[in-house]
Amino acid sequence: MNSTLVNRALKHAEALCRRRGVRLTEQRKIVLRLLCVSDKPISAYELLDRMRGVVKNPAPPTVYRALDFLLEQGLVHKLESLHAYVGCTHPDHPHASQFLICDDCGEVTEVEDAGLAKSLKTAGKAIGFRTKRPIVEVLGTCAQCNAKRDE
Amino acid sequence: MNSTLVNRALKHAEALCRRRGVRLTEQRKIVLRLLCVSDKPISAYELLDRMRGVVKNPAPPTVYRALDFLLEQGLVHKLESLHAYVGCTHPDHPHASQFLICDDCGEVTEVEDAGLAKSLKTAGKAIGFRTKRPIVEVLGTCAQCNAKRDE
DNA sequence: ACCTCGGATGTTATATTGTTACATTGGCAA
DNA sequence: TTGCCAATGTAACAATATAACATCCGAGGT
Ligand SMILES: [Zn+2]
Ligand SMILES: [Zn+2]
Ligand SMILES: [Zn+2]
Ligand SMILES: [Zn+2]
Repeated sequence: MNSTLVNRALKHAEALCRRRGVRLTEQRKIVLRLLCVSDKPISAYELLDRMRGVVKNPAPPTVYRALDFLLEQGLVHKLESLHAYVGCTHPDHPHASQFLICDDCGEVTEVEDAGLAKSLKTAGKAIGFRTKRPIVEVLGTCAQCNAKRDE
Repeated sequence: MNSTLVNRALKHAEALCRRRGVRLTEQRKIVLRLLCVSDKPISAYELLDRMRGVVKNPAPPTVYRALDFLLEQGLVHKLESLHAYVGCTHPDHPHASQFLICDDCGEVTEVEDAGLAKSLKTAGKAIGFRTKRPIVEVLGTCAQCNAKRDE
C-alpha cells in the first residue's frame, strides 16, 4: 500500500475507533501502519523487530496486545496457516473474507465472496452447527507467479 | 472412534500404503491409531506424551516425522487454527474437505462439500489464482452444545 | 486542581509448537 | 555380503504465544 493510502486507512481506523469508543493508541497505530505499508503478511516477531526504533523496548506482549486489539476491531486479520497478520483491505463493515495465499511470492489477496460465506454457513446449519468465525485460506500460486512459471 | 472402526481404518491404511509402495511403519501406525481412537484433535506434544510407554524415548522429531508421513498420505489432517491433528474420516480418495470446529466441546467434524470446494477454486481462478490446498476451518458451536446452551 | 479507577503498558519469565543437524539403525536389493 | 537409502535416535535450538505482576496514564467525577 502506498503512503497516501496508508494515511487514509489510518484516518479511517481512527474515525472507526472513535465512533466505537475504543482507543487507537500510538502503539496500536504503529502496528496497524506496519501491516498496512507491507504488501505481504508479517509475523508477530517480525513486527516486534520493526517496532524497535519507533518504540523504546518492545517485548512480545507489546505486539500481541496490539494485535489482539486490532483483530477485535476487525482492522487486521490473522492468517492461521502462516502465523502471520495482514491489514484488512476493507474494514468499513463486518465481513467474513477469504484469503488467496501465493506460496511462491508470498502475496496475499483478501476477497469477500458473500455467496461462498453464505453457502459455508448453510452447510454447517444443515447439521446444526452455528458458525462464528469461518476461516478460509487458499494456498496456491497467484496469477503473476503462474505467468512467470509458464514462460 | 470405537476399536472395531479403528482396526478397520488401520487395515485400510496398511492396504493403501502397500498399494502406494510406502511403508506404514510401527511408529506411524501408533500415531495414526492415537489420532483415530480420539474423537478430538490432538496436538503434536500431546501425541508425544501418549506415545510414552508404547515407544521407548520419543522426541519431537519422532512425532513430527510420523505426522509428516501421514499428512502426505492423506491419512490425517492438520487443523491450522488449533495446531492439532485429526485422523481422516475417509482417506479412500483424495479430497479437499472442510472442518467444523466446536469451540465449546472441541469436537471436530470433517465434511466434504465438493460444491463448496469447487466454487472456492472457481473464485480463485477468476483472478488467475491456481489453487493447491484450500484450508477451510469453521469455528462455531456444534448441534449438541447449542442444544445444551438453549436449555 | 485533585482523586480514583480501569484500561494500557512495562517487564520478566515461561509455555507451546516446530525445526536443524548429525549419528545410528535397519530393510532391501545388486 | 555389501552398499545404499529410508527410517529412527538424540541433542540442541528456533519460532510462536501466554502468564503474572508491577506501573503508568487518562478520562470522568469531586
Ligand atoms: Zn478484511
Ligand atoms: Zn505469487
Ligand atoms: Zn479427510
Ligand atoms: Zn460442541
